[in-house]
Order: sequence, then structure tokens, then C-alpha cells
Amino acid sequence: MNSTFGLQRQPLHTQVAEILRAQIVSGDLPPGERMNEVALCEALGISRTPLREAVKILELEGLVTIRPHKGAMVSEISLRDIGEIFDLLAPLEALGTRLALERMTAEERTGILDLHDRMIGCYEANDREGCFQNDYRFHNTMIELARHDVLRATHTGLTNRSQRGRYLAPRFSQPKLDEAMAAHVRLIEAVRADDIDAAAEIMFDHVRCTGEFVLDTLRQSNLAK
Amino acid sequence: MNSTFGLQRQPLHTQVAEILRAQIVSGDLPPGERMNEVALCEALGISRTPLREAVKILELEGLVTIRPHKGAMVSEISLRDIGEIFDLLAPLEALGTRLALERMTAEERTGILDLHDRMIGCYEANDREGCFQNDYRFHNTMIELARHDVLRATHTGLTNRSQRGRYLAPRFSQPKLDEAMAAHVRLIEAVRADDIDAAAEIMFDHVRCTGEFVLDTLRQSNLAK
DNA sequence: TATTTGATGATTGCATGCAAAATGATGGCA
DNA sequence: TGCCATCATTTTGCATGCAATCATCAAATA
Repeated sequence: MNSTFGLQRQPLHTQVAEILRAQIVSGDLPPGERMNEVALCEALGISRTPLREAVKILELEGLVTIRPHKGAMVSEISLRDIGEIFDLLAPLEALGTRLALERMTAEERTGILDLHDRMIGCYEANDREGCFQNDYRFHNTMIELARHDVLRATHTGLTNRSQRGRYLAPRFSQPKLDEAMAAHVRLIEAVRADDIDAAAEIMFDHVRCTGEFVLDTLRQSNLAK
Repeated sequence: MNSTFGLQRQPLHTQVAEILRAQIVSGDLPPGERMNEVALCEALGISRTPLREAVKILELEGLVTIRPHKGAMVSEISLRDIGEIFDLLAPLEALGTRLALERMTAEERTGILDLHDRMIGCYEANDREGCFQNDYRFHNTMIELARHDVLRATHTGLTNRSQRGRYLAPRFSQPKLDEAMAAHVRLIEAVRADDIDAAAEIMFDHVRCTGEFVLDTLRQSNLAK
């Protein structure tokens, strides 16, 4: 774990935060789960100090809720939270799209076009999971290409939380998936035409629409509060 | 402070984080200042554990930079950072304006109109400091009225960082101040007319313009890197 | 029986101690 | 003189210990 020359040049609390973050985002640690310090420490093979530091970090990220003297638990994820997160993601991804189109190189441009094609490939092959994976990568790549530290940091914080909805809402309905894919196609057309305004607007609507849909699915399945 | 039955049930690390945050935002702790753990602990009269937890929190907020095994320092604030922060603030405050206009009550509406009048009063009395104070309150109030937790949290994180520019750029030029006040007047007109789209757009341009101006001032004074 | 009080065990919050890493200084060698 | 190696000091990172707080439950009282 430590080997492969990557060595161990990361503090314990950072590594612990990464591990716990991954487990929470993936739903491995379910919402509401109590996080007993000593139990987690034994499981991770560390002492309470770095664990507590990690938990504080996750609290600020909105993944953990701490009540003083009562302990930490995995944050509940409410419909309202998810809706609010997408409220912010829409304008932020629109901004990211705008910047990415302005700043990306020709190679990066072909890279993101490839990513789109791969996603469409999965879509046409009815590979929903592949579709999601590539969609996720597509949006993240777009933000990366914006070369904007504050945007990236804010975006990852929000997507980490929104991703928690995924495991609650496992199935997109076909019409909504069709709609999302159509939006991506239109977006790529705007990218090819270098129409920044159009691309930003399409992205805004697409993210907003995705948010609406996640909310609908959650409301149906009744899994979140 | 403790009284009125609300008692004093706040953990040490939270209080310490608040104190340090205030000192950093106000410029009391200048950018680049090394934060020696034992020195700070003695100054605050606490042990290293809660201090370290507080510093971790401030790191995630972007106010502190930690290099492993080398210690923490107050984050440098770069021109690029400030520009990026305003890049996000513009669309977020526009969103906040939109939501606030939709959701605020009649009393809240008169409250924010009063706040505006007070600011204009300071402006006409050439009270720049009062102007800033009320402007700051105005924007914060607008975000509060949006009743949107994720927006509020993100917004405070960003303004805490942008505020650090204030002490670097103490003087707005008169023309820019005039421009900002004019924008506020137009914004309030839109509020009175209940024209949500117009208000959001004016707010967007206003924040963006403020960002541009802070950058200009900083570039002149050559205080930030 | 229902409600409250007291005691016990578990859990968190903070302080302290110890080992590893980094910084700075000193001395040897070219 | 200049450079590198080595060692001492400082500082951080993590582990552990102790006190304060909370949760649970049984006993006592109305």
C-alpha cells in the first residue's frame, strides 16, 4: 500500500480523510451511520488524533455531521440538499464550460470530443453504467480544462455530495437519459462550432435538468428524506 | 456571552478556528505569517490538539496553507485567487438575488430597501467606510434571504477569502465607487419592480465589476502577488 | 404504573509524551 | 574559501492518558 515509490509522503489524517470520503460518497458508509472513534481507529489501525482531524475535514465538506460531545455520524442526505447542490452546480458548470472553451488546447479539445463519443457509444450499446462513468468524467474534465482552482475546489466539494445521491437513485428512466444525451450532443455541437455562449447555456440547462431528475427519482424511491 | 440560557456549549477547536479566521480575514495575521503551533498555543492558552484541528479547518477554507512536516502559514493571497473568487461570486450572488426576490417576505423586503437607503446615505455623506460596511451587509443579507444553505456556506467561504483583499486595497477610486452605487440603485429599482431577471443580471455585472476593480487596485498598489 | 433520580459504563474533548522529520550550525575536506 | 557531511535543536505528527460529558438502566417515589 505504501510502496510503489509513491512512498508515504502524505500525512495520516489526509489519507484517512480520503478513505472515509470515498466510503461515504460511494454509500459504503450509509447516511446516518454513527462513527465511533475507537471502532474506526481500530479498523484503520491508527490512533484517535489523526482520525479526529480527518472527521473535522469531512464535516466541513458536508459529508459528516458532528454534534459536540455526542460524536460524529455520516450526514443524512436530504432532497433539499441535493436540489441545492444542483442549484449551484448549474451556474458553476456553465462558467467552467465557458472558461474551458476559451482556454483548452487543440489536443484537449479532441480529448473531450473523444470522451463524448465514448459516452455516446455506451449509450447506444445500452450500457448505462458506462454512460454514467463517462458522463461523470466528461463533466469533471470540463472543469479541469477551465484551469480555475477555486472553481475546481468548489466543484469537487459539491459533486462529492451530489454523488451520494447516485447510490440512492440507481436507475435513470430512459426518457430522461435520452434527454441528457441529447443535451450532450447539442453541447458538443456548440463546442465544435466554438459557440461559447450557446455551450454555456446548454450546460446550464443540462445540469439543472439532471438535478430535477435526480430529485424526481429520489422522491419516487422514497430513499432520501 | 455565555448567558441567556444558550450557555457556552462550543468546543475549543471551533472557538479557536473562529478567532484565527477573524484575525486572518481582517489582516491581523498577515499573509505568509508562519503559524508556530506552540507559540499560538501559549498565546491562546490551549494545547496543541484543538489548535491543530482548528488549523486543519482553516486550511480547507483556503485561509491557511499547510506543508507536511513543515508547518502552517497564513495563505498568501494572489491576484489570481481574488479574480477567481469573484468569478464564482458573480453567478452565485446572481442566483442568490433570484432566490431572495422569490422567497423574501414583505418585511424582509423593506429591510433590504432600508439597508440600501442607509448605504446611499453614507455614499452621499462621503462616508466610504460606512458605505463598505453597508454594502457588505447588503450582499450578505441578500444571500441570507435566499434561504439556501449550500449557497450560504459556499458564499461565506468565498467572501471570507475575498475580504482579505480589502485590507490590501483600502481605497476605491471615486469613479468606481460611483459605478458600484449606480449599480445598486438600478438593482433596487429592479427589486421594487419585482423584475427578477433584471435584478439577477444587474447583480451579476455588479459583482463582476467589483472583482475587476479590486484586481485593478491591487495591481496598482502592488501589494499582492 | 408512570415518572424521576441516581449510578454506572461508554464516548468525546483536551492535554501531554514520544518519535520522526526538518531546520540550522559546526567542522572536515578539497 | 567554498562545499558537503554530520550532529544538535526545533517543530511537526501521532499515540496515549485523563477528565468531562452523555447514554442507559435500575431503583425509588408518587
